[in-house]
Amino acid sequence: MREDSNWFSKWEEELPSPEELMPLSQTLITPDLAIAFDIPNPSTNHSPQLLHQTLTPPAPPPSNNNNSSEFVDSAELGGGGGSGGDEPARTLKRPRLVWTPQLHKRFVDAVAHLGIKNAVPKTIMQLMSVDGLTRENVASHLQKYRLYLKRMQGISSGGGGGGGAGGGIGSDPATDHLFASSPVPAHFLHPGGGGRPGPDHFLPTFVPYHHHPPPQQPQQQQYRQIGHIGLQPNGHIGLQSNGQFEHPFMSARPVLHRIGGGPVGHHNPVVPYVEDVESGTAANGRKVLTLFPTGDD
DNA sequence: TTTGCAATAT
DNA sequence: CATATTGCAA
Repeated sequence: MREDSNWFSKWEEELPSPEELMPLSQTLITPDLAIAFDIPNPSTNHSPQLLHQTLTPPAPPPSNNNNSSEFVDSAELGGGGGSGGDEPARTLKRPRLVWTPQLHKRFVDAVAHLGIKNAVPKTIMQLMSVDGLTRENVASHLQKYRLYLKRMQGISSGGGGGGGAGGGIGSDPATDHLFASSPVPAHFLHPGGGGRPGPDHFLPTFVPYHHHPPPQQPQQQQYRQIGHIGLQPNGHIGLQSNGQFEHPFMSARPVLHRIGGGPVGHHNPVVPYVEDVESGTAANGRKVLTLFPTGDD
């Protein structure tokens, strides 16, 4: 009498296989956070199954001991009155997230699997399993993404992405670039659609390793952090997916986009076009956190 | 509470 | 310019 059992069965069938989700678990680490880790002891403890780490939100000013003088960022942020100069309260500013095509791909994938209906920032964020990603990050991007879709729906009825959108109508030089690189799965068109709420693709909640009924527990977020963070002496943050991918080259390399930095005596000679350089450094000296997935696609 | 979106700031 | 942030409305 209930279609519940119906869609339920299908749900499992349509469920993205672990492999499908595997690539969907990336670990984005915020630089401060990574540094804060100070490289955990890769000794005892090697549970490839569930690695639980109590999130460590506060990122204390790391002793940036890198070659040459790196900006010393420490006390700042308006002062606030000098009340007790304690640690950087929770007003730490995160680096700007650089949405790389791959990261965006993940974003689109998540949205595609969630369905426009359930594609809300929180869910997307959880489904992406990208450590460091915040709801605001996704929300902000989601906003832009929606605008992009809207723009395309209005002009191109189906063309849209198609991959190389390079000259399609509706591709505003401002919005495409990133979005146009992503093969919009289906027509993320209006949900209403045919008059009956038909779940596009379901995926009530994140999908753990074991297929289980929707643990609709109001449990707060707590599933994240899967992977190993390694800090390279180079100042680069190497991130190893706890999964099966382990390529020294494919380590996610998040770069910080430091804002409010201080004395930035930076001088970046404009990077030519390499895949491995202090990318992102704008002429201003802003650092960015770039995500690099484990070579997907 | 979260979400969506315009405006705004950097 | 790309994001982040904010303010306000469901």
